Amino acid sequence: MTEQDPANPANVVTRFAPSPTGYLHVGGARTALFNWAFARRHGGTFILRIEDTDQARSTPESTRRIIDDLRWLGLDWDHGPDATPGAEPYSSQIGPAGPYFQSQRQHLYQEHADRLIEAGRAYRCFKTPEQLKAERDQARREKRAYKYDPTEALGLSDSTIADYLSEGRPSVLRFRMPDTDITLNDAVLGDVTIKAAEMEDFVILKSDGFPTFHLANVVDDALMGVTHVLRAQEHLMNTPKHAALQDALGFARPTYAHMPLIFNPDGTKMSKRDKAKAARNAAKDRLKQTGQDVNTLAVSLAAETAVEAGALADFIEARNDDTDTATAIASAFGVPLPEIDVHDFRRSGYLPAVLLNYVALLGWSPGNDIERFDLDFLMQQFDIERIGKSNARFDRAKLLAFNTEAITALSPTSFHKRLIKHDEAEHHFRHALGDERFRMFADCYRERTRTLDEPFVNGRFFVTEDDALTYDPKAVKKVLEKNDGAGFAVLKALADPLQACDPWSIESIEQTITAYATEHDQNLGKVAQPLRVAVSGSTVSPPIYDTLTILGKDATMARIARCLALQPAAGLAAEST
RNA sequence: GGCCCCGUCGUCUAGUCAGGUCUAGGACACCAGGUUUUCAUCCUGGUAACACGGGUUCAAAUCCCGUCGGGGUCACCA
Repeated sequence: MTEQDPANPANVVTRFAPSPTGYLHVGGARTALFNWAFARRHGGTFILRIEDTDQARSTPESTRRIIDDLRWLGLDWDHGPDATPGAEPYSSQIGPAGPYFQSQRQHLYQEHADRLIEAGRAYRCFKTPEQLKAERDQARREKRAYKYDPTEALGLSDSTIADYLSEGRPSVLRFRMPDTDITLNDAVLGDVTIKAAEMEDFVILKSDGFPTFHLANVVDDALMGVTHVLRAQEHLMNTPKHAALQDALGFARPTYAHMPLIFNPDGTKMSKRDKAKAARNAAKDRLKQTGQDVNTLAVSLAAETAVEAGALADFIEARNDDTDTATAIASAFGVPLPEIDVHDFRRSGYLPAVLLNYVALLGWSPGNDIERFDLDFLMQQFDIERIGKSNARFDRAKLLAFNTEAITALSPTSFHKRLIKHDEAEHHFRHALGDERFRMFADCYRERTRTLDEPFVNGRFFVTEDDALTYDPKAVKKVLEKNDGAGFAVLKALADPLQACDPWSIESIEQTITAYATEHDQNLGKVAQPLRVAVSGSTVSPPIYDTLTILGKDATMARIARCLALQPAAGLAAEST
């Protein structure tokens, strides 16, 4: 009866352990979600642990971003950095096994490393990265499989090691792998055996004294009582190392479940690189168009972004793939970047629940043809047994369809609230329109938008200055100029009646327009389209009555007048065709 | 290249563990038609898959072997 009682699994402990080196990736979001769902399903504990042992790449800013994204997604954790808005995550932490930042747990890793040394399972290695690299290159040239050879390091006498250490020679601590095969019992993949000959002694303490991922991960999982580890399949080959470490340290092995990977639609890996690539292409297109050189472009870009010219030039010439630089360039050029991180989807106007729903379907399915579900459902239904084994491609079209459906199902109030939030973060239309008109704006887009962002892109014309509105030439030609300027004629005829509308409301405008249409025996489309082009500059807008109402009488009349001025002289129009 | 994992419609998947109910179901995409003042919705219908080859069996998408294909991993990154 030493087995865990499945009826009383309150001891389930899972964790999400990101390294703070950027935004939260969608793949990370799925990992977090599954670990969260599994813990919740079993009434267990979900931990957020920050793996910031890479001094060079970890930043506090990334930590904040990740926490912010998790909160936006609606995933909460029981132990870890305090998620209360305004709390300082590094100093305010919750839970009995903290701190939850690996950078603050140095002594624990040191202790366990010492234990391994005492047990003869770890040893110092003074080979430099350069030496190691040379050996690997050599092996490659000889078409041999490279494997670290511990003979030299193991042969060092205690006194030699002491001498080297007192000289200040840099060294790492390596773990002595057992010479037996290791069989993993993966909850998704089943038994996987790795031969002893395939595994080498790996570094557990870097020369800067920080632990590697392997040591820190294993020590923390054990000390925090983690029982189940759901992680991406790219970690599969790390698992024998972790198992060996656990065995050597006398830790129980948690249950591992390795999840399939998520790829781009074209099968390439979904990575931050994709954003850099897209931004770089935009910059290169610009260079081609203008014939500028890189530095000139970098200087002019630096003027309108927060990034300095040198960094921009480096980025464009592919010397770095910095995401913030990519974002800056893309927004300067007005080109979209592929959504990769949770934050990207947030900016694109996806609902957090939809993103989670979609991402859960990548590698997991509840069966029974169920596809739409929420966190509550996952909390009750999620299980490891139904995690798939094969990699998935991320299909934005399907995500968009889910989002469209979810937005349409939102109550007007809920949609309005969310639109305000999105506006505040990204657009500031409400400031320009005022509360009442913004409310109408929200109402008329609710049933015709696929994301929270589209209204602002498609409805740009609502906030443009009347005389700054640009007209789509194709729309002008098709709707206004065609048939000897029939569209212009409609506008001209409608100007006075519209001017006479009082009050300026959907009802009065509708009455005016339908009256005109009936009188002239025209269908509504023939009347609405010229108006639409006149006030919006294009053939697309919300229903025309709503559009005019939100715009207001002054703007409507000004735009009609301005549009009429576009009309070529009657004779010219006839000749030009 | 070594080792490891995977392989059902274009994509995500149900079905595989306990072989027959699968002339393989759903969703997204796509195509056709319809509703609609534009757009976005919405409605109806349709195209479309068990990677290939052997074997086991009365019976295989389901079990076994091989081939091919895809992916992961081979760091003082996590």
